[in-house]
Amino acid sequence: MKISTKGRYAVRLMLDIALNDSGEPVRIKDVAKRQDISDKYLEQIISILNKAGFVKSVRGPQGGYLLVRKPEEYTIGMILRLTEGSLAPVSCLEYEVNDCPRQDQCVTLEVWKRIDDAVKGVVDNITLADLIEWHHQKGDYYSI
Amino acid sequence: MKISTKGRYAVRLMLDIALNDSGEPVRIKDVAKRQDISDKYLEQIISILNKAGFVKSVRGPQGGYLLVRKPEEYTIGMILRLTEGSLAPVSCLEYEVNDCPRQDQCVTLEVWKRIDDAVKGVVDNITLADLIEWHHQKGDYYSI
DNA sequence: GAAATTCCAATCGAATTAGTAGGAATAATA
DNA sequence: TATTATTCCTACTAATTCGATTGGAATTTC
Repeated sequence: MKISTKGRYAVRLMLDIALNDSGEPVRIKDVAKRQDISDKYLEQIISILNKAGFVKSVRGPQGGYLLVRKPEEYTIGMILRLTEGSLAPVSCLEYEVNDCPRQDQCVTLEVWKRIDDAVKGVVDNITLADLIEWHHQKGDYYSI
Repeated sequence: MKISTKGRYAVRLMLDIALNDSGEPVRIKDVAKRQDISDKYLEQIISILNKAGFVKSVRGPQGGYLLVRKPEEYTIGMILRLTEGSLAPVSCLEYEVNDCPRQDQCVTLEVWKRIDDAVKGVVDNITLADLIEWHHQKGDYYSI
């Protein structure tokens, strides 16, 4: 039941870009340094976010990445699902159609559904904007 | 974010033993047949449940396994944690002490905590007795 | 003593994870 | 125009985990 580094890094990556948005593109190299993550690995992750239209890229020197939308328009669920794939705890909940031959008798399915709903309830109700706010609260607390 | 077959099979295994409890020990071979799971694999899983004292074994012919406690005393969380290991979505939530050097600045930790709490809220509040009840409800529905 | 069961340990192929490595394409700037 | 800084793309890889399979030893009943 782990969230992979890919998903976790993607969230930190998006948050870092949001926090360091000065209008100029944010370089992956800088994010990697700040977040202490391999820049080559971050490149692969940002490429997913880029292709999905979550960020836009500027190539060449002074290049980098910018968020396409406002932070409040990205939920954690969107970012995790894009990078991790489905967040469902079992594969029979991943698609519209459940073709499991045991599903009529399957009582445990109800358990997995409830877990799924609980997770969704969390990740689909937290946005990047929330993370930014929490970050500032932490910052204020530590600067007193 | 998947629950492995080991954990899922363990729940089905416990439920199957509970449903087929006639006072006589329940054989793994029969569970395997009913649940359509490899009996050799189930052996490994029941061994974990046995060592943890969730079931007791009777060796030899007419042997098998029996639940030690009443179904309402087993939560799904107990079974999953035993067989899967921790259900926490990130490893820094697994132990009492979080030794992550970034934890003071880590805003995403709050997200993982909320996911963790949400999952716990589900699995720690469903017992084997609930699954038995749901099973009978399903059975009644399909027999009308 | 034969048969049915649990118990135990080793092995294994496939998939996944978490990256590394190397360089091509692009664009700003000197 | 040459240099340099960046994104972009593809391939590879080492380690781990997953989901078993295999083979047999120990125990107990009949």
